Parts: sequence; structure tokens; C-alpha cells
Amino acid sequence: MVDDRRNPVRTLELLWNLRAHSGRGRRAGIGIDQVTAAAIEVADADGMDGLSMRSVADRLGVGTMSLYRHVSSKEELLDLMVDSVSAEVRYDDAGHGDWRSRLERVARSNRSMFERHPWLLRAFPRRPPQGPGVIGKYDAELRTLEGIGLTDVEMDSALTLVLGYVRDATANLLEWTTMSERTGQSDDEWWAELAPLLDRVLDRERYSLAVRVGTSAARYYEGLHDPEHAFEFGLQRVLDGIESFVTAARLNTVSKPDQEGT
Amino acid sequence: MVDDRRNPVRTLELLWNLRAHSGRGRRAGIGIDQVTAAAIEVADADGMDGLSMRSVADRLGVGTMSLYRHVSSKEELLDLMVDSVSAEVRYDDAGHGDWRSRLERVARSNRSMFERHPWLLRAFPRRPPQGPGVIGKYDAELRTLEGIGLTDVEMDSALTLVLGYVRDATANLLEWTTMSERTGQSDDEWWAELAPLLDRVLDRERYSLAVRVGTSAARYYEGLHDPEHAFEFGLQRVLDGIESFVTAARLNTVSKPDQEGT
DNA sequence: ACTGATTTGGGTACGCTATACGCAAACAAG
DNA sequence: CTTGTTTGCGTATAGCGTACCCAAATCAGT
Repeated sequence: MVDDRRNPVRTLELLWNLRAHSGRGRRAGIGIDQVTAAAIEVADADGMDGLSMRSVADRLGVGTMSLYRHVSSKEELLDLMVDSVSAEVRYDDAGHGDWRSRLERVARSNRSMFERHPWLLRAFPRRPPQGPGVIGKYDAELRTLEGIGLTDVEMDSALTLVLGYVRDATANLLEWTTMSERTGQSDDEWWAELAPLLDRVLDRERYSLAVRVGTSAARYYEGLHDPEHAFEFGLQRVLDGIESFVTAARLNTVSKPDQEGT
Repeated sequence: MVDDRRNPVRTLELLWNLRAHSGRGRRAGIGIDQVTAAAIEVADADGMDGLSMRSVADRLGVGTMSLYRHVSSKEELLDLMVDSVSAEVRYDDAGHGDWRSRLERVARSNRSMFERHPWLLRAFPRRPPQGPGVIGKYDAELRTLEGIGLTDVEMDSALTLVLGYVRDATANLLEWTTMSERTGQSDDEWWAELAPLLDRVLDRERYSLAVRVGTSAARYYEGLHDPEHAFEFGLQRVLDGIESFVTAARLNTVSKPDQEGT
């Protein structure tokens, strides 16, 4: 094996199962899939902070450095993890309904992916790993937007917009609900602790709007206990924005029969 | 000084300059503002990865542990940094133009903040620090949406939506343009290296849409050299979505004179 | 069956991180 | 001048990713 650590091509070969055992030499006791799976289990259970090469190796019952026989770096392992969970999403009912409800399903599916694997929110893939999982997910999600009058680039932009929104909104959501158990104190307790001090120091004239809206929003979320509603609000706004663009695009291309073949 | 490390109230007192020197004892050689400023300088120069307690201390010419006399943890330092850069934004022309162009200005202002301080994208404020900078920014940005017929909660949601979009889109943008210099190879070179392998392994039937749109988008971005356009597209979609909601909200409240006082 | 090449497992070690602890220096008040 | 208080900071610890190296295991060729 040539020295190809930190090589994106190497990662790509890993992603597509192109690294066949030469036949010679000691047989590997564990496979790369087990390494990836173990890493995902650890990250699911203990979060991104709990994910270390040591913790993954421990879970597999092997030595830490053994992992580096299968993976050239932690960064590469993260790529494999991302591609692996990306392969989880399925859109079996791809063709049903109008494009908007399909796209909405894509959004919810992504949200549930983030909820199942919160560490994904902190896994900054500098460039997304171009593996079967990621590409397959991209392909499936693009079908949602196919044939509704958008150009290829517009389809990509619209999808990016929705996925970006879901990522951000889910991060807010999880942070909101998870923070409680992580720090041991609920959101209410946190505010209750800070409120008197803020009250003393905050210039209510200067920050009038922030105070009014902030308390309004806090009361709302807490009262109705429905952060769900914030997610829905944003999602519907994003979809509305895309919808108005789709409508406009259709009007502008009445002469041309179709922008892109199905 | 009582043992109040990891205490959110302590952080709040720091943010609002409520920690006066008692008068007694040795005078501090450096102040907390210098620590925060130095940390921001380091992060601006070397990114989030280059930011360590050592590097900050080195820049100040003090011992590493001296920092802990002013800051109880790195996490707290990050809070101070976030609040500090949040105080940078100014909306002197708050009242000018219609709400949409004002909100657009808010978006661009936030983008430039992220561009000036890319590490902000990786500074995960679990709960945003409630300092003068953050609250002042929140207040100023809310004024953009004041008096256009939205409830308080809706104003908060709309602003969150826009800021979330800008955050995500700017992250994509910076990743795209910065990645080149970080890894030493441009985006083109990266693709050129992966393309032959992907070509060999990719089932062009199964992933037809991903391949077509992916290359389309790549060619577009590279060709027009305009990731700018992607940012604009998403931003206009988000604003469209909010606009249609605002219009609908106005129609629903024709009977009531005004939702909230200016 | 034996030899040599090849590959994996994993121990040890290095440089990095945040930070707990404790002591000495510097200063104010009595 | 003493006493109390605060700061600066050296030392130490536990954890991290991973470079390096050698032994164990397994193959192909004889």
C-alpha cells in the first residue's frame, strides 16, 4: 500500500469499496464498515465530543492504532460516517403529490436525520464526501424538483436552500431541547437565573424592542411549549419563496415547452 | 472572589462590566478587554483551529494560566468574543427604504461579519451570550421588521430565518473559496483529481440527475465564477417567502388598525 | 513443508489541548 | 510592618490525534 494518507482519492476509493484485499498478508480482523458503524454508534450515544479514535477502538475491542489500518485520519472517518448516514434516507414515495409536498417531505426527512444523528450538525464536511450515500441522497432529493420548470442550477440552489434551512433550524431546535439535559438546568431555570441581573443592567429604553420581542418569544415558546411552530414557520416561508419563483419561472417560459427533459 | 467558574451569571457580569476591582490586592497587568481582543485577533488570523489559550496568551506576552484570572474557561472567552464582534454591526440608516431593502441590508451586514470573522461560523454558542453586543444587534435588527404587521413572535421567527440563511449560505461560500488556500489545491484541481475515478465507478443511470445537475452547477459556478449568484438566489427566495407572509398578514388584520405600536 | 514477502494489530511515544492546583510577587488597608 | 487579598504563572494531569516500529499472521512460490 503506497503512502496515501490524507489523499482525497484514497477516501473516494474507500467510499466506493474499491480497496480490495490483495490476497496476500494477514487477514484483517475488522472491516472498514465495522469501524464506520462503531464510530456512528459512539457519536450517536456520546455526541461529537465523545467521539475519539480511542473510544471507537474501545467499542470494537481493538487497539487505537489498529483503526489507522482502515482509515487514514479521523477526518476521513468522518467522511465515511457522513456518507453512511446519508445512505439511510429513502424516498420511496418520490413521485407522489405535488412538488411542494414532496419537497416538504425531503425537509422533514432531513430533520429526522439530524435528530437521529445530532453530531452531523458539527461534522463540518469541508467538501462533502462524494460517496454513494451522499450522491444517492442528492439524486433522490433532486427528483423532487424535477420537471417543474427550473433549470439545473436553480434546482441545485433551491435544494441547497431548503437543506440549509433544515440544518440551521434543527440545530436551533436541538440546542434548545438538548441543552437542558446537558447542563442539567432547564431553559426556564437558566432564564430565571439571569433575569434579575439583566433586569438590573439592561437599559430598557435603548433595547426596548429586544426586551419586548425577546420576552414575547420566550413566553410563547415556553407557554405553548411548541418550538415545533418555529420550525414550521420558517419552512413554510422558504417553500413560499421557492413557490413564487417557480410560478414566475413558468410564466417566463411559456413559449419554450420545457426547460429540461425529465 | 468566590468560586464561580462555569457560572452563566459570572459570564453575564463579565459581559456587562459588572466586575469591579475591589481596590485591594495586586493590580491586573492586562484587562479582560485585551484578552478578548487578542483572542479575536488570533482567531481572525489563524482561524478557529489556531485559537488556543496558549496562542492567546502568547500574543499578549503573558503566561497561559494568567488568562484564567480573567476568564473562567475557553467557552466563556468564546462568549465574550461573540458578543464583542456582535457589537461591531451598525445600522445607522435603520429607517431608510422599505422593510425589504432594510432586511436585505441586515442580511448583507451579517454576511460581511461572517466574512470578517469566519471563526464565528464554528463558534457554536449553545445559548447566545446575552451581552450588550448581542442584545444591541438583536434590537437593531428587529427594528427592521417593526410596524409592518407582524406579531412579536413572527418578527423573531422571520429574523431568525434570515440570519440562519445568511449563516448557512456564507458558510458554503467561504468553504468554497477558502478551501483552496487551506488545502493548497483549487476546487478545479480537486474535481479534476476525483473525476476519472468517479467516472469509472458512478452508475450514470442510477444517479442520472445528480450527475447532470452536479456538473451543471459545477460548470456554472466555475464558468461564471459567481458563487455570489447562489447567495443572491437563496436570499431573494427567503425574502419572497417573508414578503408573501407579510402581505397575507396585512390582509388578515384589515379591521384592526395596527398590531403593535411603533 | 519451508521461505520470503506482505499485511495487520497494537504498544509506545510525541506534541498538542484545556485546565486544576498552589505558590510567590505585588499591592492596599490596618 | 504586618496582614489580607489579588494577580501572575510554573507545574502537573488527563485527554487528544497520530507517527513510528515491531511482532504476529497469512499469502505465493519453491
